Amino acid sequence: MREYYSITELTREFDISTRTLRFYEDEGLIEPVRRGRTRLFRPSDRHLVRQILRGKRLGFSINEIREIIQMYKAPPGEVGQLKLMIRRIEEKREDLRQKRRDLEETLAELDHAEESCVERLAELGVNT
Amino acid sequence: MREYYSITELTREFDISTRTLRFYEDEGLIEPVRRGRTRLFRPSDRHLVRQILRGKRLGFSINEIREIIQMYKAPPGEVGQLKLMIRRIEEKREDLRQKRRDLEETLAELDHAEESCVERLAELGVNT
DNA sequence: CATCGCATTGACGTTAAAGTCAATTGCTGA
DNA sequence: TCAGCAATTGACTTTAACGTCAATGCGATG
Repeated sequence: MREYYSITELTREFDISTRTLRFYEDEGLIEPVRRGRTRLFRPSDRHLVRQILRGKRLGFSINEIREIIQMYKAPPGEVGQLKLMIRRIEEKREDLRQKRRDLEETLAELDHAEESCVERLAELGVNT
Repeated sequence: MREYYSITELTREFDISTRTLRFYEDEGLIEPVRRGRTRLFRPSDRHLVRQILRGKRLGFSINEIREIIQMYKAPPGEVGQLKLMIRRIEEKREDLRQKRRDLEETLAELDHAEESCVERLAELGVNT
């Protein structure tokens, strides 16, 4: 495991711009260390970027992604906070289960659409 | 099955604004008929709204949703168009399969996070 | 030492997806 | 007939998530 990644390494690996990484830093999603003014990204930052992009693909906003990332971190020490956290996690999971239903329905409809196309193609293939 | 729905009926059912429905109409996603100037939404429009919102929950843009809706419609008549359509459908399905992987990973991590919280809570519950 | 090229910073611009607001319009019931 | 209320229209505004650009730093290299 490498110790540090440069900003351009990450932009290439994930196909995002430096602006995007700076934006995520401003938003407090990642916290690269500095050598002088230059950002050095640790493996943990790289992993966070992975998680951010995964969240984006699922249609989560930056704020939602921030919340989710909080959940991955060490659990809070206080009982009230713990209970709150558990409730929030459960909410997000329900959110994800809804997305899963949406996803399966969409996939099923696309399956059906493709079948129709293939059938139509077979008809044409036979007739011409 | 009702013949028509008013705009406010749909805004209430789906918890969206009239502005949103007008926007979807401008974007060519739905095509309510008119009685005078008043929009009348048919069951097919209502179903389209369902599909639009499902797409939104999955993080698709309006343009992507427009493409997906096209796929649900009757297959084109021409062979080249049919093959193109099949290819596009396959692309969207791959897109959705990626989302599914992302989703399962996220769910797994949230499961783990919740477990950590529950464990920590058990510790505190025992110790105090 | 000068310059080359990657990095940073700050400011302003852009795009998608609506929100908001004001000025009508048109039906409906008293 | 008229007041009231839902709908429409057009214009302008907003927000998130970056893009773009110009000015500047700075470390290595010839």
